[in-house]
Amino acid sequence: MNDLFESANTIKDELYRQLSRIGKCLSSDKRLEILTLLSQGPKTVEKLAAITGMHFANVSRHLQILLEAKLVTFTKNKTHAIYSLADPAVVDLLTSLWRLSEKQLADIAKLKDGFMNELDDVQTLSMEEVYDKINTQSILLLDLRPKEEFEIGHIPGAISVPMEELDSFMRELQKDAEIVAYCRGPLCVYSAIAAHKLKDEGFNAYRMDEGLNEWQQHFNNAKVPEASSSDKPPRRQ
Amino acid sequence: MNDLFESANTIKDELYRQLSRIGKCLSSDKRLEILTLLSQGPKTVEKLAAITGMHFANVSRHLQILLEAKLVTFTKNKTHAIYSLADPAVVDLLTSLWRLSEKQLADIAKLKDGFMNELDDVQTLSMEEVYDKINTQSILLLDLRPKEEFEIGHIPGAISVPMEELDSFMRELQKDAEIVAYCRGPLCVYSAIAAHKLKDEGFNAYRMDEGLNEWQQHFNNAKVPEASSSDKPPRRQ
DNA sequence: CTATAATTCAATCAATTGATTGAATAGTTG
DNA sequence: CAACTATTCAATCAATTGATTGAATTATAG
Repeated sequence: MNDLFESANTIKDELYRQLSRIGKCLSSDKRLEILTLLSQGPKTVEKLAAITGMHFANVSRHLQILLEAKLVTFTKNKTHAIYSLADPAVVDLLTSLWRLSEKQLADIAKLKDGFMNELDDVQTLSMEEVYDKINTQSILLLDLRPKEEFEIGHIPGAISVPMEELDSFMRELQKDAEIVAYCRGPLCVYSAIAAHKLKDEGFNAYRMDEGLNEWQQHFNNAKVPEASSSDKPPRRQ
Repeated sequence: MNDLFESANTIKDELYRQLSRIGKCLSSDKRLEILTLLSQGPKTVEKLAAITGMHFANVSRHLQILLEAKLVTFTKNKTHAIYSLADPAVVDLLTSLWRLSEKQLADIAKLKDGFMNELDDVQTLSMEEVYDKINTQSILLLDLRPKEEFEIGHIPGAISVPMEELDSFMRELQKDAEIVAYCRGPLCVYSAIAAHKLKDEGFNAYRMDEGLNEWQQHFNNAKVPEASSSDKPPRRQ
């Protein structure tokens, strides 16, 4: 009968080793960034390298590690490998990790507060506040991510204004528009920069910290009305 | 204006570094085990060392790492340091990690199936099935964890039968009892061993893979009726 | 077929992490 | 106070991981 307990212990140890296979993937800041980028849509190695600023071969190596742990998959298109997250549960894990880190690590608040203080006129709205504004007012909800990511999925009612197009977009915008900008989520501060620029140009602008993933998890795919001033009907995810 | 984008990138990189502080904690199987044990209640270093089989000083070192990342806290009682999880969100992260690992890593299913095949008469019930049995039948729900863990919290209606007391408990048990046994959760296979022993002795016994944490997350602290054959009123968590 | 592009693989070195041993520290008891 | 207990810290070595460079592989186009 002691055999059974020894077996139980061996199994338990091995189960924890399996758990740490995925745990190890989360130990690298670079891999966390790659996973987050892939949570916004499939991407080539080249694209990931460009966004993260990492060497090509290093990105590839991190991806092989994520592949081995079954966190990502890829398809081939000509000479390109297109990587994606292997399962939506990866997003759940990433947001759980973010939630805990944000709660426990004071350094994170310091970092974000410090940056926001540099842009001292920028106001952040919660998801509920944004949802209310969509319901009760005429606002422009700007998705600042690259178009390919917008097309994969976006908050209903949002319009796509990739960051590098913001300047030209502003030039054609009516001054009385009320604007909320969002980007990839809490680890991306582009929404703050955009809101700051818009306010500098006299617009009534806010930012939302969260991105599409957080929105979906929060509203659990509940039906959300479309922003009333949308020019073209946004394609539903 | 390029300064802002450089700042944004610097902030982004630093935010990912912060995220990886907690990510790094998850890269060790031993630390995952420690965190899971602490999710069942506060413990001394000594106790953790005894359960995990690790050297004393090694446990202490892992705990210092978890302390630095704010995943655990401790209080002093005489010469003893009692460690606890710093926040319930740690449990959320652990279960999210488990869910993903279980889904993605075939080796886990192989491990558990292999062990269950050794105990080929053991039947596993889902949490819903257990909940139904509690509602509709007279069952004994056995919590196999140490008493201290049971007292911190347990599934309503469960009675405490620590693993090492199972043999004596069986001797005083009516043969017609219907029994469901649970332990610390999916990474602990003691429930299978207990159900196997009970069935060997002629009892009508099942196991539940999940533990208290999973039960609470699943039923979201919904009110669950007490098992009708409970001898003493279980203390509510 | 050759040249090119995108990616992976292998080798190497640097950096980090895990485990152990023994010393140091803090608290308690007789 | 001395002796003991529980834990942490420091030093050391082994193991693992991260980053870089360059070679190898795969797919495509002319």
